[in-house]
Amino acid sequence: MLDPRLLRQDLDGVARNLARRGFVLDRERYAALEAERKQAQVEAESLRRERNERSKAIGRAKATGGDVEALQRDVSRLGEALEAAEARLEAVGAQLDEFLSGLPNLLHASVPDGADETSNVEVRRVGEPPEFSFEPLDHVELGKRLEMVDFEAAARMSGSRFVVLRGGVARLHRALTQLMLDLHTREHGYVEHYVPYLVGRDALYGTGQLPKFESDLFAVEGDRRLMLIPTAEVSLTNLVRERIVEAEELPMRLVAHTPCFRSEAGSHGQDTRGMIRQHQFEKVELVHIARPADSYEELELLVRNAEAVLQRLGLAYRVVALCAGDTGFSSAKTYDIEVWLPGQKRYREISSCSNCEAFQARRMQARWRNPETGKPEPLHTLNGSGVAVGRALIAVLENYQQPDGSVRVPDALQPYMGGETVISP
RNA sequence: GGAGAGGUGGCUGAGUGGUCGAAAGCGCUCCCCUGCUAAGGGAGUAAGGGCUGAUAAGAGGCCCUUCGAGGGUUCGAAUCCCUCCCUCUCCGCCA
Repeated sequence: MLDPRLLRQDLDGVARNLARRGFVLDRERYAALEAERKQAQVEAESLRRERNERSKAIGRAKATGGDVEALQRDVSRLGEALEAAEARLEAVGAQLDEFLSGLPNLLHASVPDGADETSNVEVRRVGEPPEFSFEPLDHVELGKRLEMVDFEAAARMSGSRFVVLRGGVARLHRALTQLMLDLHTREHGYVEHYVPYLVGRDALYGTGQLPKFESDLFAVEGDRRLMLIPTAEVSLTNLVRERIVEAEELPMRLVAHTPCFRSEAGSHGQDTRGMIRQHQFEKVELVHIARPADSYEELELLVRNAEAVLQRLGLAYRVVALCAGDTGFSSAKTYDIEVWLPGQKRYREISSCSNCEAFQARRMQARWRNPETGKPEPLHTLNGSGVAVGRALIAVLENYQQPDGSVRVPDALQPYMGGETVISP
């Protein structure tokens, strides 16, 4: 949610900013709604004031034993006018809410121009893609030869975009999450959390998945209007919803490992091979809750902390700054981390780190008490993968494959693999 | 799932139809007193929103809403009625 006051104050500026994303702000519709809101609200409030005053007068008259009947008849008539005004206000308010909640976040000035991923800007490149003396396989082929990655079995029970892992690869998958959690909690100072995987609609509205992206989510059947989280960002960020956080508590740096569920509606045909894009995958998620003045420093730190995972695994990667058109709905600025995949001979996203500034905080009323003003103000929320476990698994399999189809276990993972140094059939 | 109790400000906790947005205490802020420390005295202290607006980016003024959420009764609801959510205790079930 953008600051409604900013829209009233600088509509053109907002429109210009959103235009960078290719988003067209309907200024006339907004102006009309806002004018009507103002009129209806002023009217409703002044009617309420009048009713309050007269009701109090009745109270006073009763206390002194005066006649109240005439007064009461008077106020009754006010009621009808008030009801009408309130109905009008509610109707405009709902339309205005819908309008506002559909607006994406404003972009930070440093976000590069561009309409799609081809305009993203590489910030840095770390590590060298490995050289192979043979033609490297992709993870699907590797997994099949190892007999440890089984898409057919998953499809029989759950359909497409699911996978069954077994044996050494399943263990490797688990080892990766343990390594990531230990790294972030022990060396980066994050507080580990176990969180709900099913959340209410309010939580999803708070982080921006609803109302606009409902079709990307899985809902649970039954009467408990719960939905599966598409990322732990939802559960972690909502920890501060409807709270006023003391300044000393900031920054908060939170980590959780959860499964993530995405319907992937609208991505038919994309990444259908392998486990790049699944309905269910695991992710270690990092969330920072920060003072507004510090949030861009926090974003840099967040990215570095996510990168550390890839460094620990000895994987080549690059960091890109997403351009305007590629930046997500809730984000003011996003860095993606892309890992080198020999099977595809290109870099693929393995982490996305965003500063949402006050966009989510406003939606969920997450505030901090600014010591300078003594007032509660929206705080800034950031999130990033640290990192996607399924994709990290792919990267390890493909980058550490050997000519015989076995996979060497990266040094950093060996303690988590019971000392195993190689995965072979 | 069954029975009972309860959800009030940062916290504890009064308040059962009329100046109650809400006593009191704790906490916090400022001031006074006191040559450290401790103690004492006084004042202030919920949030969200609207209208208006001095100084060039906003003090002040006026007002509305909110006592778990949503409806209802009433001139008027923290207080009465209905529905839902949550918490606690006991029972049942279960990992």
